[in-house]
Amino acid sequence: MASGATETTIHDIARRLNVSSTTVWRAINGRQRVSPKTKQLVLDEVERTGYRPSLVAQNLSSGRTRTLGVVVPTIANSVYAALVRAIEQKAFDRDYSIILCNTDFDLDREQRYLDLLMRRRVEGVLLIPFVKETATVNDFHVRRLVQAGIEVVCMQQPLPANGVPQVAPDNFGAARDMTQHLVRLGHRRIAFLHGGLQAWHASMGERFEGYRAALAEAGLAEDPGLVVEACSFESILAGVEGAFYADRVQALLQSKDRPTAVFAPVDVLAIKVMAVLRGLGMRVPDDVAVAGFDDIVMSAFTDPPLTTVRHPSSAVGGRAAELLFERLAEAGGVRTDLETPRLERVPCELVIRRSCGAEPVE
Amino acid sequence: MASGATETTIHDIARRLNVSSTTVWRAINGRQRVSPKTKQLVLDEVERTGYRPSLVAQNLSSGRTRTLGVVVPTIANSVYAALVRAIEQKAFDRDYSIILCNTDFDLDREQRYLDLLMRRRVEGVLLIPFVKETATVNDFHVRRLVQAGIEVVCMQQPLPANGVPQVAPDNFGAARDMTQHLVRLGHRRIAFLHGGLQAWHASMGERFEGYRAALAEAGLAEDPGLVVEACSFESILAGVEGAFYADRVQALLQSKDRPTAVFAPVDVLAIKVMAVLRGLGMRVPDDVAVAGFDDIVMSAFTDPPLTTVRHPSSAVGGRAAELLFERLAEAGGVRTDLETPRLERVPCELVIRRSCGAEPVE
DNA sequence: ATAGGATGTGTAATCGGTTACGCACCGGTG
DNA sequence: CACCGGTGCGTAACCGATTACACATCCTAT
Repeated sequence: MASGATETTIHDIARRLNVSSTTVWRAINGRQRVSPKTKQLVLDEVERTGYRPSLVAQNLSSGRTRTLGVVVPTIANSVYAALVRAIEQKAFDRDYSIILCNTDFDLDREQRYLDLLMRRRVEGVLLIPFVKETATVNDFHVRRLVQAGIEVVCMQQPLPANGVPQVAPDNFGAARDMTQHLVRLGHRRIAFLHGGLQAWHASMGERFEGYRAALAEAGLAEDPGLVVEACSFESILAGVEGAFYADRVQALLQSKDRPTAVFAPVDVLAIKVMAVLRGLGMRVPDDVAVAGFDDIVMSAFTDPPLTTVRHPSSAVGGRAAELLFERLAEAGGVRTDLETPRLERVPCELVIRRSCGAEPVE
Repeated sequence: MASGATETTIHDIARRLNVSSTTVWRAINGRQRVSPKTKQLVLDEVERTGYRPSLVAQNLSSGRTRTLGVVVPTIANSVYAALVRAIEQKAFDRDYSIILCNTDFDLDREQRYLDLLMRRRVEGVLLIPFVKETATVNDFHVRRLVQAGIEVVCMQQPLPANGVPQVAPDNFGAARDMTQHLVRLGHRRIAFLHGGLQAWHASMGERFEGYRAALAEAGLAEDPGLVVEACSFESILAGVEGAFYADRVQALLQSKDRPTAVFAPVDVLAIKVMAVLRGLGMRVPDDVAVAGFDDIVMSAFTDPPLTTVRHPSSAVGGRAAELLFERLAEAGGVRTDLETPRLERVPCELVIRRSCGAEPVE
């Protein structure tokens, strides 16, 4: 027994009124018949004592916890914060609570949290899986969740099909749109900067494919020299400093065949590129246009403000939550878990600012 | 009964092994004697079935939920996000989970969440109370929590003593430091911009007092004309656009007795002031120095970068969590609830950038 | 007058762990 | 040989809400 004033229980009410707790329950929940006077007596006593049914007990006896786990790398990143915010909103509307789990880009932490969420018998988990080199490890834990009857929806990082529905930004479409935008502005030599094109980190690869598709559509040849790994994978994940390959970027920007536009599909990277350009005495967008991806807060305040793709983090979170609730609602029906797992794409919006030149006259 | 595969219970294990569930419990928890062979049998079976004790059931029978409620205006604000992050870290270390509650500057939402947290029997609540005009309403709900034996620690907004420990930034000291910094840089006419000096919103008032104290210490007279309400209260809370009184700020900056420095103790406000100055063709810091408060993300990226006070949000969150756990640990001892409620202050750090001129040579 | 239905309420079991209590058996001591 | 403490384990109750089932009343219809 913990400390503190013990809460009044349904039995306390019953005892004081000389009725059974069942009667009290019926009066409160109004789902079975009680005589009007008894009902009134009970409600008065409830009011008087400020009785509130314990959700802990309800959870146990009903088998439903009305709780969701939300597992993200870190809430300190504004993109993830917006995503969590959207989820919390949907959950609140449906009287669900969310347990916040920051994995801090640590696989061990992620696993411990997933285990905890299982033990807490959450009804669902919204997960931004930490992908690194291989998704096998999370996959194992995700599978355990699913087997335990917990609905899981993955977000953000398209994973190899693991039987779980996923919601992710339309990286391909957005990158293609941005590249097309640059083409429309007259650019013919457009560089693509990345942080490693590992197969297991799909987002970056998808953006790259979008870039390539736009080039192809515009009839432009791909120049391998314009595709540069400009920072380490880690620095993209966490926005960490340090692993930026300034030399390569400088070399690119000073080569005789230098690009007239640089698409760095992560804002932190794009901003660093602008710094390099400033260092080289080159102007943005006059000498080189720069485009980013994510629309982090500072992107609106760089000099010049960064043209970028708005990461639809709210929409991703909101849609993922909806999807989860849909599945929760239809659970009990025939679970067609064998169906092809869905991967929903959320469209992204271009944010045209000044780092790529004048706003195009559409 | 919810859908999904029903989890194995301690009774399942017991039945399969032909022992009592008590024995299984003892083998798992190792807190009472069991014969080595029985213990091994049980542990093997646990391993085999992947049994994990239900925290829902444990919560009910132990009366402890190992859960905290964290109630903040909105996680989308980076200052609050950092605070929540710090809390989550401390909670994770102690095997506690946190339920995230965004009140969205809505008193009704705050109350509904506090009620929910009570019903969920959380052990503690970390709350950034929404203060507006009167704190009476939250006070009522906070009191209910305390009466229910839930530990509450308020953060961020110094409240009139309500018997609950509080952790807040040292607004007074920080504002004094910043003002002194401006004085050291040679400024004699330092304006103070605010968003209303309502008594019920203590932070702003404390910063104002810090400003006044520094002036007094420097032997400078206060000029009421230099103290201007530059935006609405709401716009400060949420960083909302629109309620910025540009005309007043312009008038101040163009008056013949115009200030040489402006202390706008909220970064969003300071940044708007810089925009006004740019509009007037005045340079920062050459014509007018500008200082802010909070060190929001964009403050490092304004032109010039903003000199400001770093809001110690992580420290506030972390300290509040520690305080909560301390109280949780000592609960059961003699609760001296009648003691003077503590209000802890967390020191803030000046972030000297370029909006106030050269870094002072200390 | 009496069967049949609606009505109001209580009893006891259940959800999954936890725990007070007690019992049987062991070896050792007086 | 009787007694005692330690050991290993089971029974049953409990946490607080929920629910299947049953049992009295009372009203109505035949």
